[in-house]
Amino acid sequence: METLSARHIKVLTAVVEEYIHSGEPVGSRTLSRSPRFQLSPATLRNVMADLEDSGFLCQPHTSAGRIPTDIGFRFYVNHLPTFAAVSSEARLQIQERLEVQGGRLEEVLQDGVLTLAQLTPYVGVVSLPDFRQMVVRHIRFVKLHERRILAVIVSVSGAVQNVLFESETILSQDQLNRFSNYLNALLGSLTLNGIKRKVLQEMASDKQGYDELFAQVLALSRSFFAQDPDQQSDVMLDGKLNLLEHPEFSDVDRMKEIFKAFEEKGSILKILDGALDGEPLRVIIGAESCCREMRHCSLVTAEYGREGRTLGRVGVIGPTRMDYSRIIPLVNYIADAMSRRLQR
Amino acid sequence: METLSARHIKVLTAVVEEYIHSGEPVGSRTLSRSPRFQLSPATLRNVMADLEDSGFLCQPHTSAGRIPTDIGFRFYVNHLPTFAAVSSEARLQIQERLEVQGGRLEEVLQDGVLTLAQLTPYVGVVSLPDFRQMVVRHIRFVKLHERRILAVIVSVSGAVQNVLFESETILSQDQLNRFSNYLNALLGSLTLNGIKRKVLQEMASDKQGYDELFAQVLALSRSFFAQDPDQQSDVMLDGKLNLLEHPEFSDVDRMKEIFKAFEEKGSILKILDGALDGEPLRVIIGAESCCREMRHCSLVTAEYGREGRTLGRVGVIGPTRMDYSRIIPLVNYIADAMSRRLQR
DNA sequence: GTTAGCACTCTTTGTGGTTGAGTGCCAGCG
DNA sequence: CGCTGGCACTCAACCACAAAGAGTGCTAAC
Repeated sequence: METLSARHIKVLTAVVEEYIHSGEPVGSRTLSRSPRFQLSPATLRNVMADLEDSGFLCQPHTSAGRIPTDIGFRFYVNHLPTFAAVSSEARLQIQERLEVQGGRLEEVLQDGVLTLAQLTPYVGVVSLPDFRQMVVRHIRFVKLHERRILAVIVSVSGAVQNVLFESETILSQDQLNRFSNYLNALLGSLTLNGIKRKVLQEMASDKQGYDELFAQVLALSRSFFAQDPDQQSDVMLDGKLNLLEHPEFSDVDRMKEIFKAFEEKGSILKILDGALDGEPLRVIIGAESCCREMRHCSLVTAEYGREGRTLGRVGVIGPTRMDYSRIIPLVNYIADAMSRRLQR
Repeated sequence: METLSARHIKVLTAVVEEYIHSGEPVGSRTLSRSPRFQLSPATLRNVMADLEDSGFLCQPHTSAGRIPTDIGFRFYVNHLPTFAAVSSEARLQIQERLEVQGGRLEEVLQDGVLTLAQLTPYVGVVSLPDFRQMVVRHIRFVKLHERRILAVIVSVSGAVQNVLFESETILSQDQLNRFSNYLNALLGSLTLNGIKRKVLQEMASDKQGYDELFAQVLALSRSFFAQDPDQQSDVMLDGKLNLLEHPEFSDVDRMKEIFKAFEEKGSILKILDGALDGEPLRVIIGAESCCREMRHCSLVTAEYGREGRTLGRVGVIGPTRMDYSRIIPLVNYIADAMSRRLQR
């Protein structure tokens, strides 16, 4: 709304920090005891009343202190004065767990959420990249039975995907091997979708004079891509139990809601990748997620990727009363560590 | 303990059933109102006092009704008079979801727990077979990078497993293809462990006169098996949220415990496969699981398998106050349906 | 062996009073 | 004009106490 005076900002910040710290509604008296204010409770009350009118604070009931609204938290986060540096213990643990050699993509992601779940009292979350968007390093076909074929796709970042499909004709494993070799030779840092596009183009151009092999590879690829994978991207969560420690979730119904959102991961995924418009760091506070079940939660997420290419987002889910000044740098740091490890 | 009179059994059964139904401690008055008894509350009180002395019932506090102990439930289950037939709606849903064609092992298991979670107010659970015990249909090696190799193992039941390992020497994809072919030709309904044993035997016998190929295959296999998969068997759960609906879990601490057990699936797995001595159906009540976190839960599980070979167990986890007479036939039925589907 | 009656126990529910934290508002002060 | 102290008011939380209700064990009588 209207711009806030320096004093209003100072009071709002103090209320938010105190609330993050204590979890209790904060009153004018508590605030005035703090050394950062030389003001009487009465004065602070006036300021707080203003902040309530503007929508930054609210009262659970008439005779209680104030707690920040989502808008209050939003203002606080946007004007965060200082970020806490990532603690040295955290650094150490991240180093041990994340800065090791290699590993498949899934392992890296798993380590990421695990670390977050251990270093914070919140839930670690990461979105798995849509494997159709991943740059393919290898494709290999394995004959299972008759026309039933298993495609094994390995991405440059080390993700392995199995896709079952049926070919139009019966092919021998030897033929499949040759097809695999052919396709792999063709692969020049293309995504699966890129390959699909290329295959479709080639087929559309329909120029004669294909060699036999090429025609067959095209046919097989078509069957493969026809089987449009319902197997879309996914999210991994860890540390759900952490949430149970927070007083705001001792209410069973509230908890139930959130765990419901966790169980059907679709909504989480939508929030995570919702506007993948390249913000490296994003903070979503309470109702901003537009997901009813998550209206009491905040998300802090950062992009991770490989060679400048964004693969997904990693971060934490916690109560809106989250220690943003510590979490934001931490999430950034871990996203970086993951990206660095994926570089290899 | 001492044998129970017919009347004692009848009263115990009535208490258990009433408690399963209402969730409240049941008193002598409630019982005497039931048409199955023509007895006064006082008489029933005497009988119930006996049952408490023998350990089948207990009182939450002095002036409350009785609730069955684990022992009481155990007796009830062992002497279950009648099983409820699987309802026709349930049959229908199982048919739709489970009696479809094919699918990979993982899909069948997923469908199984999903169905259980939907048909019961409890948690569906299934143990994934140890893939080293599964009969292998295919092995294929994919060269990833230098000595880094991906083994893709397909079992007869349709499970696909990827295992990463490093070979001792650098091999080309062509060589790997030949090795794959060689091994697959050798495979006559052997489990992975069986293959391992065979390979080790061959190497031990160390007879000269191998052809080159065979020697190389052996070397590769050894590297493969050396990487002993930490990737042991696992469990799948579905419908955890169902538990939250039961009054016995409205206590946050109790819930926390159970969800902790769910998160680290190891303990569940231990209970499930704990004594895989071929009981087709098993009921584990409360503390019988010997798992602290699960002491307020019961498990009803049945074996599923393929061609007479047990692959794992499927069933439900719920409060000890579980509707055994309905659940036991249902679990049996679903285990059967899964086994039948896996037969293909 | 069964039952009715009775005294007893213990949880649950409700009521009323007290306390304490916090508020809004107002008048006075620098 | 901004700040402060004072005051009346509100409301949740706590406690004590009473009453109700459910259920028991025991005993005496049928």
